[in-house]
This record gives sequence, structure tokens and C-alpha cells, in this order.
Amino acid sequence: MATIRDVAKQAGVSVATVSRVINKLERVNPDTKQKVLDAIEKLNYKPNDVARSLYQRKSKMIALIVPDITNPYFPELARAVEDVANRSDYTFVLCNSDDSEQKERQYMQVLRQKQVDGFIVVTSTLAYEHIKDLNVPVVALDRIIDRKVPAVTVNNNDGAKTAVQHLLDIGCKRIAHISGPDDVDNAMQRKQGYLDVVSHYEWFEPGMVQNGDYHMDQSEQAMMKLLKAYPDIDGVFAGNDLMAVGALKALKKSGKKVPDEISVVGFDGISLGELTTPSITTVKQPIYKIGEQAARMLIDKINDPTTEQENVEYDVTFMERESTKRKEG
Amino acid sequence: MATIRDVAKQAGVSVATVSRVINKLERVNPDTKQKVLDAIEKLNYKPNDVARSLYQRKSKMIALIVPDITNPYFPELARAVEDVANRSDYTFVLCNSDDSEQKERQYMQVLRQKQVDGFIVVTSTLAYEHIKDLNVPVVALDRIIDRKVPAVTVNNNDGAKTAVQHLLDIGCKRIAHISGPDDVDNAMQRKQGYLDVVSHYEWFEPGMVQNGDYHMDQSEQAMMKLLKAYPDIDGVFAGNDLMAVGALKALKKSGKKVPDEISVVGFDGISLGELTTPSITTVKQPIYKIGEQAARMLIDKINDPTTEQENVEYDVTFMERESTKRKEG
DNA sequence: GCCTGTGATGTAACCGGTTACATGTAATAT
DNA sequence: ATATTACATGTAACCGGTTACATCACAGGC
Repeated sequence: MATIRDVAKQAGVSVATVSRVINKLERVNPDTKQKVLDAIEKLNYKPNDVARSLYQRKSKMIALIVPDITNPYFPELARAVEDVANRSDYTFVLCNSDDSEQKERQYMQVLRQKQVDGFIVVTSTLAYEHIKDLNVPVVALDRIIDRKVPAVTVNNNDGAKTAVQHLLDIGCKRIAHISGPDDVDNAMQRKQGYLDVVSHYEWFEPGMVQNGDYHMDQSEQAMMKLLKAYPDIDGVFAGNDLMAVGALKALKKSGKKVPDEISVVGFDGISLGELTTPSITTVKQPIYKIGEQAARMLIDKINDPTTEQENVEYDVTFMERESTKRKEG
Repeated sequence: MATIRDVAKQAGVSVATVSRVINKLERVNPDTKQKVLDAIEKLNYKPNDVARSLYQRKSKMIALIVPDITNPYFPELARAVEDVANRSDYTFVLCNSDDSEQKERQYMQVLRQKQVDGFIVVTSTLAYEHIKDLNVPVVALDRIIDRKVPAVTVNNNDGAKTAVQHLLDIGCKRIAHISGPDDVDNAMQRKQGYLDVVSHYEWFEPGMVQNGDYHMDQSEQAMMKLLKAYPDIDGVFAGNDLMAVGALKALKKSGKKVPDEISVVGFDGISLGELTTPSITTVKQPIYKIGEQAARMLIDKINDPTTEQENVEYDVTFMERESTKRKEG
């Protein structure tokens, strides 16, 4: 590999001049510049970014930490972040935390030693104390960490209320909820949205909320429990689409017809929800936009650390699909 | 940020001694060692990996280049690679190439300047010339680049033959194929497997192969064309599961009953295939294993560049699901 | 008492860039 | 003719690690 000193020698100039040519910051005599460019061409010189990073104390890398990229919500998010990173000449590092605080902290530690310039984090376990000493911009995504960490989220409460209200509108008389993990704020907000709408109904009982932990399998079991405890429920609001799919599986096994005997609504708007039979009515998040926004905010903050950033909350869109389309309206 | 010189000063030793303590390579007097450890503790010193990388000429990073992480085949693969990378103390960089040679080359160029230690690449456009000057280990995945680049793949031909044979076994009389892109070798192998089985049948016509480009939407259109041209086909082998889903959509719109009027088989074994109605019979690849193997091979090669590596081909597993389970066997 | 070997530690060069500061030259002002 | 200034370029320190080599103290052999 040719170094900047090789180029300097070849062009008969000093390394400073070569550096000036590659970085285009200061004026260089056109003739000299051409000599340098020729030398670069001839030696096929590519600057070593590690050396550059060392002096500049920045690496032009950002990292995204998600619980698990195989969860269908995250690939689209990752794609959005990577697209923005790439357009801004940042390298994109991906980490799977499995929702383990220990793994999250270790990733951040290790990457910080590699001078990663910023983090986008989807976490419900990390606290502000863990990130403040890292001395690096962090944007929270999908879940809020702390008032001091800017976050990009959606209006979960509104979305949940819309979903549950829709079930009522199409004639559901008893609506259950399969909730996400209690330690995830957006799961709590969705649950609260459900409660806001149904808690004053006479038929409502606390047991109509079952935890599905945002996973398909747990949700399938939760749905089974609900069917056993409340055989007459005719509507289910699942805290995310993955759990709606789990509910659908349980209902299929139990021989319940969706949507006519029981209607189902999910949350997120992952593409999987369009492909099931019946397709799943959902509250769609603008996932790609969220990722894009978070990445932009992060990069803005890296470029100018004095930027004060506010939380951004996106609105969700209700999407009616087959799982709530009853023949008798 | 404390540097190694700060630690040295604090502990009253030289930087070399501190370096010896952190790297545990040479003997250090226990008392001295303790002083250094205390200083590290006190200053909360973390070594700067960029400085280390500069001297060592390696970064402890590997990159995975995939066409698009939102394609459901890739998250599991990415997860596998990331898991291995993480266990081996490598940082994982993810790139989406959109199957563009230009993007692939640019990523590799940029990352090489960042001293990325190796690449795992899913590509059908990149050639050996493009990677040999990078002077860095590369493992090809899912698709073969060149005899000189070790690859991890599956036995596509066998899998395809098994799939088509199964359609014959359950009684299909005319079987069509929705193929992947012609420039992707595994797509060609799957098509060839189909042809190997059906081409000597009288009913076979070349028009029974339609290109679906490995995408759901194109496949839906391809299926529509097939139905129009050959209304009596009663079996479809799709080159991947995503296209099988597209075919299912088309069949649903056309009012064809799956599996009884027409049976469908896919390829890959992505989890989406279990969730459709009917669920999709498929030829399952050990996706996670493939990613793991590729990552291991890459890291082995990085650790010892003299390692000669052979291609690894995994066997596939036929998985019968609803889309081929006929009532009348 | 002198020589040699061993273990512990320090000094300084090195990795490959960037940039503050110095230097030199020519144009312009006085 | 001299001072001032702008421009072009070079020199060397710096970023924060690693490590070849030098140094030194001390033990053991003769």
C-alpha cells in the first residue's frame, strides 16, 4: 500500500502538499496539484482512514443497536439508517443486543474504543447513566431512554385507541388485548390506549389483557388462554403485528373464523401482515421514515454537537385489512 | 479520555510497561503490574483501538454485503455472521448493495480504507478482478464469484429436483417454474434442476418457465402469465419462497385452490413461508449455519492468511407444508 | 572479582495521516 | 528602495498505541 510519503516523493513535494490536494482545503498551485494527482494515480494511492481517524478523533462510523435483526420490524429500520449513513459517507455497524443490557453496554464500550461517532439505540433497559460517560451522541428509537436523550417514536397511545375503537365500530362486544413486555414503554402506551377505550365498559375485566412479550409464540399461547378464559371475546388488539400473527395461528387451531367470529388488529405495519390469510388490519408506523429521521438527527448532532434536539413523534396510519372486514358490517 | 501516557505517568512507569500489562504478552513484575492496574482503574482508561489498528494494520472489523437486508432471507444470515463476529471480537459492518456492482465496489473500497479485515459478499455481479487488488480475504455466500474465492452455498440442483419430483409424486401432471434472475448462479441451478426433471416429459414447453426475478411482485405477474398461457398447470416450483408467496397471491386472485387444483413449492425456508395460508412447502436451506460457516471461514483466513479454503456446500431439507398437501394423495 | 545470562523496564521509532508554524518568493504599497 | 502582504510550500509535532532495542540490576559460574 502506498502512503502519503510515497506520493510526496513521487511528486517531488512534501506530505503537507499532498494532504492539501486530497483534502482540497487550501490553495495549491495548479501545476503542483497536477503533479500530485499524477503521482496518486500512478501509485494507486488511497488514504488510510485509520490514520486519519486517529488524528481527527472521529471514525465516520455510526452504529445501530437493535434487539434482533431477525425480528421483521428491524430490517426496514436498519435499511433506512444504512441508507442515510451511506449517503453521508458514514459506515454502518449493526449490533444485536437480544434485549440484554449487558450486551448493549459491551457493544457501546467496544465501539466507543473504535471511535464510533454515534449510536442509534432501540432499548428498554439502558439508562442515561450508561451512556453519558461515553461522551458521544445517542438517539433513541422506538423507545424512550431518558429526557436527555433525543428520541424518535410514534404516537402509540393514539394508534392503540384508533385500533380498539375500530373493533368497537365494526361491532365487537368484548375486546381482549395481547400486550408487549411491561418494561418496554411503547408496549405500555399501547396497552394504556386499549385501557383508555375499554376500561369503562361493563364487560371489561383485567384478565382480558394477556402478555405476549412481543413474540409470536408467546402470543399464540396468550391467545389460547384468552379463548379459554373468555370464550365470547370477539375482538383482539395485539400490541404488534408479530403477536397478531401468533393470535391468528391460535384462532386457526381453535377453529375460530377471522374476522367474522373474532376480529384482530395488530400494530407496526410490517410487510408480513399483508401476507397472512386473512391479512392483518394494523396501525402502520412509518418505519423507514423513523429510521431515516433518527439517522439524520444523529449525524446532525455529530457534525455540530451543540445542536439541541427535540423528540420527534410520528403519527401512525390505520390500515384496514381482512382481519377486521366483516361481511355483516 | 486518558491515554496510555497518562496511565504511565500515574503509575510511575513507562508506556511500554503499561502496554505490556494490557496486552499480557511479556512478564511484568507483579507489584508493577498492580500499580498499572490501579492507575488504569483510577483514570478509567480504555485503549484507543484506532491507534492500535494503525500500527497493527488491522481493524477487527468484518463486513457483510447483501443485496437488501429487507429481503427476508438476509436478516437470519446477517444475524449469524454478527453472532460469530461478536464472539470473535470483531465488529460487524452491514452494507446493502441493491445488486449494484458499482455500490458493491464502492463499499469495498471505502471499507478497505478503513482497514476492514475481511468481507462476506452475496453478489452476482462482482468479479475476481474487483476483489483481488483489495488484498483482503473474501468469502462468497449463496452465490459463487470465482474458483479463487471460497464460497458457502447449498446444493441448489438437488433441492430443485427434490421439489419438482415431489410435485410429480403427489400427482401433478403439468408443472411450471418461476425462475430467479438469469445472472444469479443459484437461480440458474434451480432452474436446471427443474429442467432436469421435467424436460423429457411430453407436456413440457419452454414457456412454462417464467422469470420472477426473485421478487414477490414480479412472481405474481409471472404466475398470472403462466395461468393464462397454460390454464391446466397443476404444479408450480418457485425459485424462492418470496416468489412462491407471489404465486400464491396470483392464484388466490384467480380463484385457484391451493393445493388441490394447483400445488406450490418454494425454496429457501424463510420463516415467512410458514405463516401464509396455505403454508408453503419448501426446500429449506440451513441459513443460519451458512452464515456461521462463512463467518468462521473468513475469520480463520484473517487469522492465518495462508489457510487454503475449499468451497462448502450444504445439503437442503425438503419441508412439506400445506401448499402441496392434497386431500386425494 | 569478573564474566555471562536473565528478567524487568525504559527510550524512541514507527504506523500514516493532519496541521501549526516557519520559510521563501513575488507582488503591491509607501 | 523598503516595508507589507499574500500565496505556495515545507518541516516537524501530533494523534495514541506497539515494539525493537538498549539499559540496568542481580544471580550464578568460574
